[in-house]
Amino acid sequence: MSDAERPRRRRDPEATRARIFAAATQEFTRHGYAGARGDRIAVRARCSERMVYYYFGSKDGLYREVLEGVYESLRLAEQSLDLDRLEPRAALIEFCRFVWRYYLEHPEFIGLVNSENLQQARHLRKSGKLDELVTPVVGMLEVLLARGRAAGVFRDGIDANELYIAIAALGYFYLSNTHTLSAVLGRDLRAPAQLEQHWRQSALVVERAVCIDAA
Amino acid sequence: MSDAERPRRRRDPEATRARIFAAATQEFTRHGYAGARGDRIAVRARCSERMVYYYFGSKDGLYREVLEGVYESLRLAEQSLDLDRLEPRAALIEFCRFVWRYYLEHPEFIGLVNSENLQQARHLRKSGKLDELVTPVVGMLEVLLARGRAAGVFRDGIDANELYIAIAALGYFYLSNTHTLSAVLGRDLRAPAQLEQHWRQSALVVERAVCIDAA
Amino acid sequence: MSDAERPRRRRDPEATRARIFAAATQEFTRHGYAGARGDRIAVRARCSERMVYYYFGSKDGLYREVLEGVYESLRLAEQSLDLDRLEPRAALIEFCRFVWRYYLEHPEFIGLVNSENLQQARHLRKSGKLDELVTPVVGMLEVLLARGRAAGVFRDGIDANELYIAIAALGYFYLSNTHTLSAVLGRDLRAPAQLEQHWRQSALVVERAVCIDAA
Amino acid sequence: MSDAERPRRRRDPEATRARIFAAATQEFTRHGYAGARGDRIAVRARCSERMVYYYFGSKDGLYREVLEGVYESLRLAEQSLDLDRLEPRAALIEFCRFVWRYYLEHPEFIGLVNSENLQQARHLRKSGKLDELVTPVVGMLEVLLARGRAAGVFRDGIDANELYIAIAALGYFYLSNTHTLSAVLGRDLRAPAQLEQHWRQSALVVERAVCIDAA
DNA sequence: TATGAATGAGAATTCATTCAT
DNA sequence: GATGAATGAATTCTCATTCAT
Repeated sequence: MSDAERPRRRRDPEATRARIFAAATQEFTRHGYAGARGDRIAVRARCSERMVYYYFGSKDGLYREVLEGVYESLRLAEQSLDLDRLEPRAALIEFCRFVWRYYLEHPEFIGLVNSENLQQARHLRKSGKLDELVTPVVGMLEVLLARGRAAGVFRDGIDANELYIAIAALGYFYLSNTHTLSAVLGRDLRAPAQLEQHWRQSALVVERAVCIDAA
Repeated sequence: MSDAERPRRRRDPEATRARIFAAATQEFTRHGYAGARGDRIAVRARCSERMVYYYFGSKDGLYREVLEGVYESLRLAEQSLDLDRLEPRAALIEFCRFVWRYYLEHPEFIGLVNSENLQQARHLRKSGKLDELVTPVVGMLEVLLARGRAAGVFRDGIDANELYIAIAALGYFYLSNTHTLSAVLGRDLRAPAQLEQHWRQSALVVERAVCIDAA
Repeated sequence: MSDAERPRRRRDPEATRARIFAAATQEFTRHGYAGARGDRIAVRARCSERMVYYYFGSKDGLYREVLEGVYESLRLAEQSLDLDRLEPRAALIEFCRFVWRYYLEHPEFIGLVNSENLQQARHLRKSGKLDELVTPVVGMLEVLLARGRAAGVFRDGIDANELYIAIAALGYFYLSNTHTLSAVLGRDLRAPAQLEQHWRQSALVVERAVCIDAA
Repeated sequence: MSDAERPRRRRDPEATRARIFAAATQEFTRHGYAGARGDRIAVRARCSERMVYYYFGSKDGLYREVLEGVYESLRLAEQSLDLDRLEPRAALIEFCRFVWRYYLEHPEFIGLVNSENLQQARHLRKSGKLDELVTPVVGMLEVLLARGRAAGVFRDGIDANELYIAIAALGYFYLSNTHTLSAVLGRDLRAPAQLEQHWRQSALVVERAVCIDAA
């Protein structure tokens, strides 16, 4: 039964908690840690500000849970990736598409990671779940690179970490900096045509970086 | 005589203003707009908090000036770029190096642009100087791309905007997200060797994307 | 049980709000809008300054409520006036007495209206309750004037608005300007004998203005 | 030579002082003592805020001078009144007209007196010039009343102080409370027709109060 | 489970005023 | 005579959080 279908019970702690969590995610995404306001979260969660503290203890605690949440979601999504069923080049493109799509569809990830970096990853480092958050994709990429190399399609000497960073960078930077870039470049980077173009170009850049004979 | 050496006069408005400006740049870089504190700025500028308002009117006004400042500095640096004296491939690499170095040496640029994007470029859009900030480098890249194409070194169909975004992305993302990436990847991305490696890899990615026969 | 006798409960929001309201009324009466101080209000209301904002949002909001309050109180008092049961001349005098007494016993009305006029009725005009505040007494006076005319006691051609203004003026001016008048005239206008004399003279002035054969 | 004709000298202390004085008068009129702002005075006087202190020492000092100024001006105007040349009834009307006109043409008097009463005449009482400010008009009215009584035109038992207060009240209240009255009565009391009507009615009220056979 | 009341510490900003030239 | 620089003490208002029920 989806959230929408479930009859709204008068007292439904789980639902309240979830609403607060969702509201907080939005709030932290849009305003960062310091700019986030408890009252706005409460309003959006249709509850009293008091409840926020009841369920999450403190702004810090709430932020940490939200932050861990977005990383967990990413990891979950990453785990569902199955690159092995595709031949190397296709798998590489598939991976790029996955990253791009994920960022595009999860502005809360971008917002929170931005906020976190503004604070030198203060909260992330304090998180007890740090080790659970270490991304599995680098491992996947290593396997993929080996496969591609063996098949004679991928170049030698490509570092999985670096490749991951490059792929992430091309998508993340574009989406995270849309606002300033749009202002500075004088065009609307969120226009569908622009998004499409960027995705294509990025994929091409990665392909050329990795594959021996790319278009 | 440098700022530090100059005997501190009691009344030196320019110096006071400059100290406040510098302190504010640091503060906004580290904490973003919402997280920045007026008293910290005053302490670092060795003046009373009151002076901040005397010279800049408001937190908003100060932030805007600082923001405009970092864009102006970037533009100034960009204008000193002279790609025409180099042959295309070298010029391309030179451009990459410039971007990378600039970001590396100007954490305040990264911090402020991050902060600004967290707020949907709220302040940037309000800035009267927006048009002065439009970057000249896309134009430079266009010229360079034409040159390279004519010389048979660069591929066809490379968009200058996209190329600029790609180059910026590879540097900016790495540096802006060092903190979270270090945590998630489990290595210290600020280590000199890592920085060096990333710079090399990025340059290679760009070269392969642009040049017909890249290593 | 009166307010003073009631055991002071720790949590009694209505009482807290009422104390703040009363304290604010006093403060605005004595110092006007600009001169009023939040901390003094808090002290007098025996609560923290914070509570003022908790209940009224802002100095402006508090002032507006207080202002609306004094007009509401006046209107309430006015509505309890029953001039119809008296013959015209007596009713006229009764009305004069009512106005005089009201002003005399409600320095907060005088103070706030003064403050408001100093600010060109800035707040009053912004009040959403403006139409509720339109005074009913002009209507009462119209009825009374018609009755008196019909009875052959009152003169023709007396405008109810003007009559109201005259009656109000004679009382308001005296009380609102006691301080400067006392200084300028060199006598204490608040002395009971002076108050009594003024009331008598004012009533006489009004009677002579309205009645065909006045003493 | 008028202010406008006089060539604006670079250094003209008298002129500067006068500009500040005029600006302050306006500022205190519109905002009262507490609401007045030094910077606004400086802007209007086309000088630096510093000059205000140079010439007048403090906000208090400036206010006191301005306050004394408006009383002095009134006294000066009052002294130019010559009621003796007119027959009693005409002189009475002339006096009423004078008061009404003065208030109408000198909003700064009304504003400052209002402000002063809001503060319980704090500054007026401190003024060393208080005795110089005692109004001469009560004396004039006494003479006039005697004349009128002797001529059989005026009633017996009219107190000069009370008469003065009544005349002042009818004009002052109307003008000082225009803003709130306009709001509460739902008409624009500053409209020329309204002003004219009020002046006529007021004069009539006074005439009826004083003269044995009034219209 | 839920909530309204209450709060202290601190944030931004303002204001009258003085310092140094 | 004139001025820009500087300031301390308020003043309004906000924020995260706890109390009492």
